Amino acid sequence: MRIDFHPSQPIYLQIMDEFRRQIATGLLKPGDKIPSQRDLAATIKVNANTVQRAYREMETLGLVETLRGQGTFICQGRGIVEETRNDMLTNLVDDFVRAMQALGLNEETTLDVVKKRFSAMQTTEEVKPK
Amino acid sequence: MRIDFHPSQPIYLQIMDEFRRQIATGLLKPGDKIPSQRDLAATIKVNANTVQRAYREMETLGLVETLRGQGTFICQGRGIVEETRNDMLTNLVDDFVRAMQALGLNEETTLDVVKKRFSAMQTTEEVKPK
Amino acid sequence: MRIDFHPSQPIYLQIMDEFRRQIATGLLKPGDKIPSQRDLAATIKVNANTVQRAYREMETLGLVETLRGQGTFICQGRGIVEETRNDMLTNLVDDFVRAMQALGLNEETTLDVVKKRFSAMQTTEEVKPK
Amino acid sequence: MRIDFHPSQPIYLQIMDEFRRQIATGLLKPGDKIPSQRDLAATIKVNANTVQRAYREMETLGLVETLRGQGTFICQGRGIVEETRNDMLTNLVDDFVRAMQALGLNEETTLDVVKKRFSAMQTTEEVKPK
DNA sequence: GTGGTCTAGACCACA
DNA sequence: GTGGTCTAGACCACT
Repeated sequence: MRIDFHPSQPIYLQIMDEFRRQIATGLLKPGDKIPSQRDLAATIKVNANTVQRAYREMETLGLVETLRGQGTFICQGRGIVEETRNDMLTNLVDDFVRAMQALGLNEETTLDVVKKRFSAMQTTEEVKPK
Repeated sequence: MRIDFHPSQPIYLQIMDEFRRQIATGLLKPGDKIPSQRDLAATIKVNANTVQRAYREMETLGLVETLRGQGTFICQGRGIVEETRNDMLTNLVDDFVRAMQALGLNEETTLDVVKKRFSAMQTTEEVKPK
Repeated sequence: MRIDFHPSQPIYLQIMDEFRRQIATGLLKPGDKIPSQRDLAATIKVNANTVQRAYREMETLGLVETLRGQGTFICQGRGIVEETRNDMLTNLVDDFVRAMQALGLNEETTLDVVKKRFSAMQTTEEVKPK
Repeated sequence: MRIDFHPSQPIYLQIMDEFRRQIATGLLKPGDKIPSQRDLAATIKVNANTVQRAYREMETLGLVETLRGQGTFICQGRGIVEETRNDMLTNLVDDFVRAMQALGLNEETTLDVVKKRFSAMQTTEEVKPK
């Protein structure tokens, strides 16, 4: 997990997003144990409290379940994976389409620029400035 | 202008974005006068200092120009419109494509969901979730 | 507000409960501003982070609303007061009745002991040990 | 015995409470043998250490007696049953009445809601929320 | 001055 | 070893 320490987005949200992504893509399955708060804190070089906050919020969201003294686990609820995936997708696409429309782009031109970007980013993979 | 007071995005940035959008789409043209800080603060129910900060930053960016006693105006610089537009576009599309790839979507499926969203949002205009 | 530092119940939950009680009894009304996190922390001699956690959780519960730089306010939703009151009541009475039944008491005897306790506690008001 | 793994109340206390309840209601009588630590741990799917702690604390309280190689037994002391029963009752009723008063309910209304809950719960027995 | 985030470190309860 | 709570204090963003 890579953390951006120039926090346009708070660290604990970045952690949550990373887990949501892994759940959405099937890297993490219901029932899986996720790293202990301390382990994760150590490996991504972040304070343990920051990790705890991320875990706590994921628990209130019903994404994970915490068992005292045993660890934290992805919730068993059947639809978790699809739900998370759809949630993320809908939000992202929604925001994007809204923004494009606000800029006055219609469907056709939007699809165009997306295509161009896709081609452009295949070569330029690991750039990611800022 | 609608302001979201649950600031995932700071208010002064929301204000700036709104002007950038209006510039990019041609609603505001170089030379146009924008509302006085007090007026705007009053109409969108926001602290005058917040508006002032937005205007100040836009001035630093060279987007607007403030003339003592006369008001604030969109700068005359030739490329302002296109530049702003391209800036916004590139950022948006970039972020979007990156996010889609992180979720494991390829170009084809991405274009697909975008198309679907476009259709879906034509009817549901005024949805404005959080 | 009195805080019990022998924490059978965590401090942040005690704080939440106190606010819920004040909302339920009408001492706090929708729209009311509650003390700033720092003020409250100072007056009840507790760390500011502890207060913040209580406020944050109350926000996710929809009890209060936090406006950046302005303060924290009781939510406007109409039913908040009744809802909170009913929530607390139902939980308390529920747990109590269940416990009484588990101990083998029927309705009559339960009502009896409650009556006795009420009489007994009128005189002994502010005792509240541990 | 049903165990709640979302530990508002520690498991070992839940175990103790269950035994206290059974003693108070006469399901367990002085001299009765209670399950071996291993058996209980296995049947309620809990770590053996947790059961051990519960038994240890009950021994400290003088509720049970452990005989090396023979098992654990309810103590013979005369008043054990009544004492335990009264302890639990007083605590429960005390807390309840205090909470009701804190919510602004007087004796009459309190008795009322208790009556209602009793009627309501006769039908809905196996409700076991959180 | 208000809330938001983060760190460092302590101590506890639990399994 | 695991999570839970709390403290002290720092710095930032916003109004």
